[in-house]
Amino acid sequence: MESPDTYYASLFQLFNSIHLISGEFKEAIISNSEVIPVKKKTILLEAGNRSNRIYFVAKGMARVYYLDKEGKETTTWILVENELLISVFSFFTGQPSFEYIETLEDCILIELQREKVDQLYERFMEFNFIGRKLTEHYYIRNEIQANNLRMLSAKQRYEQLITHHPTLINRVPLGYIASYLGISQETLSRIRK
Amino acid sequence: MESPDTYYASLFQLFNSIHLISGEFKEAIISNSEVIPVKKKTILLEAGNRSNRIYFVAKGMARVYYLDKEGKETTTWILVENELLISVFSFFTGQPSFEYIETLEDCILIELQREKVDQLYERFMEFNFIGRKLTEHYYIRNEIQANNLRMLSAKQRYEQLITHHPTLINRVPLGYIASYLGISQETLSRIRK
DNA sequence: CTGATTTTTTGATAAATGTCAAAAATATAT
DNA sequence: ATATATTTTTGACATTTATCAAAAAATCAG
Repeated sequence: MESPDTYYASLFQLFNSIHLISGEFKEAIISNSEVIPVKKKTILLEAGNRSNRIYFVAKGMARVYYLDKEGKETTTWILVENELLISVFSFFTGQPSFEYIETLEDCILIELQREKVDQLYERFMEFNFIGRKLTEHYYIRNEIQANNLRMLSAKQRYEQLITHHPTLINRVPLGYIASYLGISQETLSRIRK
Repeated sequence: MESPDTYYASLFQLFNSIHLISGEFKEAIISNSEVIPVKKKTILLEAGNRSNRIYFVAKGMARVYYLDKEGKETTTWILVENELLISVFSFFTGQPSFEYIETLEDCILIELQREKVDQLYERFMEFNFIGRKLTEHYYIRNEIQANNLRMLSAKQRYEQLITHHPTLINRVPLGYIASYLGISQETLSRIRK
């Protein structure tokens, strides 16, 4: 494991690509967050609990999923390096989560508590801009996903995924990808030929 | 058509339910927006154009849709009274829209230009809070939609819709609802029995 | 390296949904 | 009110996708 600085550098690069950030802001981020290594298959959030943490994936990969009535898992997000990891519903509303968050690989995460995030929003105007843009970014991504589910066949959805996120296929168990695409694992397996 | 005050009252009520707003802010909204009556089936945004307007639906109903390669329409949003009408992708990114916005009934809309919205964000802190919350609200809604598309059968999705938006069914042509739910019109027609 | 576990593939079949074409019902404009 | 246009339903059939069970392949821990 490298120095925490390396991981913060990635986070700051993301922020910086949206809006120039000051040294003071960087300091504040560092002193209000934690770099945590997390083993593969760790559950970071259980359904039923309130999520008051947002994570930046500095290294590794994680997913968000939930269980339907029959107890079958549906994966709704798969996040890799330099992406934000969050249970959108619970973090935004403060209500108990219906989702789980689980690491898929050994990860290095930067963890921010909501309380601290809110303080940073108050102290640094530029952070509101960044926060808004990031929310919009993930919103758009989600909308594209919904549109694909509506409009594309299982095969086309898979093709979309391999063109836009080619690395995922070799890193993520097929069953997770299948449910993310809204298809059964068997069908996905057949599509791949 | 009633006095514009009536329509602004609805908008302010929405804002107020999120964060208390000042008289000064109300004045600023009024002087930076327009109340416009729009006839049914008016195209408010064409694919290819940049969208720099956001609408509040004070009366009536509208939809957002786009055309796939074969020219078939897919409706992605249906908005009614007291909801915001926007081409999320184009408005957020400033890029040309792939979507159309079209009224489904005679409407009264409150129109805000992006430029003015941004000015209001700068002048009124509380508006940032409201803007963020609204973005989060629609984000969550969109995520639920994506989850339903992944996890529920056509029939279940229809049932979800009638429990959560019972009024839509009698106001919207079935074909639009069908594509919103990601099913063919014929299948939806059969489900209804 | 090897046995145990997990993941992926395959086969057979059923169920869900789509497509095309046309008829029926409904809404709309004059 | 009537003709016209639009929307919804129906039928027959094709296609896609799900499901269940089991085999094959890959991965992991000791």
